[in-house]
Amino acid sequence: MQGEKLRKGLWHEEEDKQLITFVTLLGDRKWDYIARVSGIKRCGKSCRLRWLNYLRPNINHGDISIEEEQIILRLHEQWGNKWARIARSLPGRTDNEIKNYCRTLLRRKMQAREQENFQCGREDGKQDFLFQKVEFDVQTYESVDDTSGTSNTSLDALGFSSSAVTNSPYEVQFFDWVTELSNDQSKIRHQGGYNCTESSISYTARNSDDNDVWGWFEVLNEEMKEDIGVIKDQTRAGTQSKTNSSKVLSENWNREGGLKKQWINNSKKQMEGTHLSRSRPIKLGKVTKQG
DNA sequence: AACCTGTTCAACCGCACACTG
DNA sequence: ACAGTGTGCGGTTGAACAGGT
Repeated sequence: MQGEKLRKGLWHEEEDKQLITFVTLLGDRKWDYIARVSGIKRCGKSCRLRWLNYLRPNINHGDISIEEEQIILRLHEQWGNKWARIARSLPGRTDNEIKNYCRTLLRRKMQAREQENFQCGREDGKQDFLFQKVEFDVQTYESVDDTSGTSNTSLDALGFSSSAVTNSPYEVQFFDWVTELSNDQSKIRHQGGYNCTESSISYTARNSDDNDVWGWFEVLNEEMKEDIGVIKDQTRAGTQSKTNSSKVLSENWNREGGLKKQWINNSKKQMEGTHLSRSRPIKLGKVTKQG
């Protein structure tokens, strides 16, 4: 046996059967010993990993649920990359699985950010303080009652109360719209996150099929741009309150044939019949100024 | 159908720590 | 105290797969 080359790569069914047999007989310790006596041409470390991540009883091989995702995001925020520790809070899940899942989530988040910066970046590469991007974190997740389709999301839950974006009236308006969309549209069962920059606003949600969906619009309306400019100046000067800002903007936002209505209609149309992979979020709608 | 590209996830690797003699 | 061995953990890799062209 000595000097015989150890196998690497994916495990075969036969190897799995062998490993299960010997772990049942000898226990899930002494992995080098198990590897030697079982005849599996793998190192002990590899046997241990295969057992822990795939073969051991009570492993949950199903998709990670919304509830589990919330826990993962919350604990990751709390503990950082302590995958094993996070996994202990989720019975049947492995550190490897959580690590992969989290990395995918974070990468998506980063890509969305890069795309937005590319679309809307200032010349100096910085975002205006009034329209700075809101981090997409677990705080922005709120359960929606599946039977009633209603959401209990609040501004505080979205993290408005403690950040500079509290003063961004477009974001307040956008939030109102999101709430309305969720209440009005039973297809959305989970609030997601949204981002707001100087020239675009995007929103992520999860529909009843557990698919991620998202959409955005670009602020191409000249009136809105002017409003933004005025409010930014007023806010900097400390002469504009959030309430007044919202009032000024709401007329434009809600006006007949306005962007809000266009976007909702567009999104509704495109969301119907959508069955896409969760890992491939789709762009639901893009509204530009009507001619 | 073939190719390309992006994503997922199982597995590997290196390091640190614990245990044992 | 020390060396050898076992185990746990987090970062990284690459095969397999899916979707697009």
